Amino acid sequence: MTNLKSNFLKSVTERGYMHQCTGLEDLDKKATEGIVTAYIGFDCTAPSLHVGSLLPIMMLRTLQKTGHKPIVLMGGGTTLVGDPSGKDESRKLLTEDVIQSNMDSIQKVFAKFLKFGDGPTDAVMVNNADWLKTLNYLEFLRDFGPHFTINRMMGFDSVKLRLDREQPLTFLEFNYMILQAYDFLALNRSYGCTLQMGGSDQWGNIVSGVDLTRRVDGKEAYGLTTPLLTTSSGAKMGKTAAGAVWLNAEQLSPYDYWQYWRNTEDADVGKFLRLFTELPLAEIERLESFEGQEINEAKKVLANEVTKMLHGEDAAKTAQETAEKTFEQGQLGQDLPTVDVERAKLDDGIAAFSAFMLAGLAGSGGDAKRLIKGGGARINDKAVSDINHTVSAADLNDDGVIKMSAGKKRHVLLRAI
RNA sequence: GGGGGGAUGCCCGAGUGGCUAAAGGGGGCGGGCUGUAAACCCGCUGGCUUACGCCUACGUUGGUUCAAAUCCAACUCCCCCCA
Repeated sequence: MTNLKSNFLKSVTERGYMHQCTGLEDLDKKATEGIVTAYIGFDCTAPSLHVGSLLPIMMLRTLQKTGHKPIVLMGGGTTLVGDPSGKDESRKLLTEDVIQSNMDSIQKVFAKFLKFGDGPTDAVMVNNADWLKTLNYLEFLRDFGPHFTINRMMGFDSVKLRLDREQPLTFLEFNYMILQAYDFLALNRSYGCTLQMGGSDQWGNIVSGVDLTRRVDGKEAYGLTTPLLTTSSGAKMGKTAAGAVWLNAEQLSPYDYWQYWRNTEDADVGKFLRLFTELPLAEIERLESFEGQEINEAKKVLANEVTKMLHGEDAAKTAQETAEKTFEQGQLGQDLPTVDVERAKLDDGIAAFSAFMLAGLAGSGGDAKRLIKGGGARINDKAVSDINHTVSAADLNDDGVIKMSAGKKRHVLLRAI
């Protein structure tokens, strides 16, 4: 590799954010000479981003910390169209109301990672609906249509994947990349934005924007992508017992978030420390050199650092204490998910299988019974083998809760009210 | 516009009249091993029921039949080829 000079690109490569980059040397020079303004676009398809977006967010954070200006682009307009990249079938179209409410809910997360404001390197948040919704179709076609050839577009992975799988790709989706390319041009014009970053699945879209900006305005523009993150055993990142790993606390509690990172595979600890924490590289090397059981200490550091950044120091500490009590000392952790139950119901007694449903540890009666039959159900750490075992007020401990466990990792506290 | 093919459980995919809540795989869940890891091994995997059983399910709607995911008709959506 070339010797990079700019702090930004040095960090990006050292930490493992770099997958592909256009015009690396030029970009490096630019980043050494002055402030680079860069953007990443985020979909508004769900009310919260999930860990998959954490990598791009960390890139923006790195960008800002190394003296440059990040733009967070909310895809209020492009989400109306739907990005076909990496999807083997089209998604249901979302209504504007849903997109708007998703966007409102997503925005909060960014303030935790970036400093927003009016200063030269302060972050800015924009919504592409602001310029996409007012586009005039004929004008747009005349101005930009000539710069895209179907021949080329057919070659992009997002398009090829669909065609190869004989899945329909609608004209609507086909236009997504053109709109995203136009975003880049628009941001270049209004903010002097010269760099678009994103996940590796965005490469085609990003390159299109780079080309468009060069062709139409003759301006230099660059693209940089992050690697697609999978765990060492090949699974996609972002799943836990509780479902997707959301960044919003309403969707996933800080405790579950902490647990997600604590359960990182051994082989990924170093990689994740580099990508998702800001610990010095030397410290990371020390942590990842731990072997056997020791590496669990490194995983705790990882979980603490990552949780701290998103949910704050206190939340991280509480999560760690709860986890240690629960898993290392076999006690109750106060931060375990809690479900309220009416006192009167408890006094009457609740059949074990329905108690597990109440606690949210089983999705149906059959599910609960399977759990009990399979030997994975425990109440106050005692195995339950009888479906009709009764849970009652007598099971409440001194703190007024009953600990329900499904398997080794899923624990819920039933609290009498 | 013409011709051909297809739609099955969370996903992929077998099944072409009863033995089918539906093979197999993936995923998920539980157990074992261990370190709250990976890999590996075992079990479970529609709902309601202690259970006998009942209900819902093979694109939609109707029909044939004692009996349909399987046969027929219409409809919807999709794919491919020709124009």
